[in-house]
Amino acid sequence: MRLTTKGRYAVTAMLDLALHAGKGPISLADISERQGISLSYLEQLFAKLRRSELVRSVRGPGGGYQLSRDQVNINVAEVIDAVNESVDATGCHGSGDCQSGQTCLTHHLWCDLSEQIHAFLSSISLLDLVQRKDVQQVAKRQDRRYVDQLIMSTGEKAPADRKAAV
Amino acid sequence: MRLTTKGRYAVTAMLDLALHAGKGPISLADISERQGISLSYLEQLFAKLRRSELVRSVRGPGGGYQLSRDQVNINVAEVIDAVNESVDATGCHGSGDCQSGQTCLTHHLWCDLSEQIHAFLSSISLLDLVQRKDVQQVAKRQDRRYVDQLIMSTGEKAPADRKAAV
DNA sequence: TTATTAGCCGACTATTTTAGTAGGTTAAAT
DNA sequence: ATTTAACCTACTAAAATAGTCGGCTAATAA
Repeated sequence: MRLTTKGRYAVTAMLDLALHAGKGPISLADISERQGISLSYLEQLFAKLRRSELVRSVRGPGGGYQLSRDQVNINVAEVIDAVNESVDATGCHGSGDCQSGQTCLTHHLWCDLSEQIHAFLSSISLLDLVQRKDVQQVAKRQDRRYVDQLIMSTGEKAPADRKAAV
Repeated sequence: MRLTTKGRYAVTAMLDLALHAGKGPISLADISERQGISLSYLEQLFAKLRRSELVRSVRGPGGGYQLSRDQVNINVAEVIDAVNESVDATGCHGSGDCQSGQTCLTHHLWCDLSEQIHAFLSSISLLDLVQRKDVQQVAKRQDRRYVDQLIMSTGEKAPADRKAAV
């Protein structure tokens, strides 16, 4: 099993979508900016999230991504799974042929662990995360930073846009 | 976080030691044979297990490794930790500086997950594993195979050794 | 209608980790 | 004196990670 930046990025990006839901499609450029994830890498991840039908895309200007289901119906385990990071801790992917066709000494232990992790992660929905205090605080900080950055970059050319940007 | 063959091998080897405790030191060659793990690789893993004081070594003929503590006082989390496979699921190793010095959106989620996994794995001792039915069955099968193999290889040269081998 | 936006797609790449191998040295027992 | 088996260092093939780069397409807005 492995849980690396790939899975963490995927969950973080999905949570960003959830936090900014109801404001129309969110562009990957925005997520990249807010979460500090490379745009090209996000594209790869969202290709997989789209194939797993966790998000819907809108092309063209003003386009971006939206959650394809209600926040309460998307859990963390699904998201990690979608980007090919299995939560499975066995070496035989649960088949039990770990040692030349038969189960190894610790097979059942890893099965139990996998079950444990899966149960935990699938019990947490995006809505659960959105409602957490610590998540809301970080989100607030990120949004402030994002708006500031926007004013900095566009403000000099067109100061009148400041209100529109916020 | 990652859990690959390295950590699985370490736990399997430690469990092999536990299962054959009380029969003097167990050589890595025996473990290699029974568990199907390369001898050189086992040497590397046991160097780390020894540094973490989970095993004691005896050099020379008849030598090998023994658990340095009681089976009930060694848990799975320690073993995995000893071979440098952290059970930590955060990207910042718990420090919280995941996104340019500040916590990322999902930091606390990964902290919770890490805690969950650690609690699970550290609640399981080698003794717990030794007492499991499924472990005992696999161990029995492996020991039979091991003895058979021994008879095959030494039996042709000195058939009288058969009883001694068992 | 043309420029821009932003998703879509495939190929390429540097770095790191995994899972070993190879070759030798040292300590203890027969 | 020889064998056993731990101990140690260095090397390596393959895979995965974490990206980058360049170009294409659909939709919108000037």
